[in-house]
Amino acid sequence: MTKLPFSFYQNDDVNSLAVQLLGKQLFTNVEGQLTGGIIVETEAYKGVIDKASHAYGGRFTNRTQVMYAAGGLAYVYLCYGIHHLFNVVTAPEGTPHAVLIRGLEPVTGIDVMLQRRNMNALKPNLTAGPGALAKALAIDKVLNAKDLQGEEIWIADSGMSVKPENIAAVPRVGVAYAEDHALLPWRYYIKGNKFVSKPNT
DNA sequence: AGGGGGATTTACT
DNA sequence: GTAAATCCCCCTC
Repeated sequence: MTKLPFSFYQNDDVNSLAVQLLGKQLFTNVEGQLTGGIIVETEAYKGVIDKASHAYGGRFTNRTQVMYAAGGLAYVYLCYGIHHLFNVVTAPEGTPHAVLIRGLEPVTGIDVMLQRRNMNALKPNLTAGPGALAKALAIDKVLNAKDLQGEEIWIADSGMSVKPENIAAVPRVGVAYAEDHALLPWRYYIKGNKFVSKPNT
């Protein structure tokens, strides 16, 4: 199992990259605990042209500056004051594209993840949903801007390939106002996987 | 310097 | 099904 190389993240086609991330494995090694799993749901954020992106319109702030860096970094931020959301920064330097990781199928350190989530048995909601999986992997803002080829958090290629017919591509929710971008399928997930955050049909 | 909003989750009715 | 929790960031005054 090898970590994805720097070059993988330089693709400026963020939709293509969001698809390629399905089936890859995300790991964290914090507090001496190794945890990780298979990425089963992603969502593409097209930087400057995406109204839902923090970098929409070229906004450049303390928080968003990491999105403008060359791909291969983590972008972690706090939502609703409670939940940490983990994104993969992609595209060459200057292009603030990112991929939100929304669902993970647990593989490594499941007992540790259960503890962090205060759960006793493995259920889909352990890591289904961006806030939930971040908590299970102990991802917080400390990991913001970390190199995804580092020792604390990384993404590896397990060699698993997901067939195109097993990948669902659906429009994002609540973007009906976004003109011709409204119907673009920016949310991707592995069909039938229990760790996808929502049916979202 | 202050206030509104957010890529969500959980619990309760 | 609906509502509350909760804090950091960004825009405006």
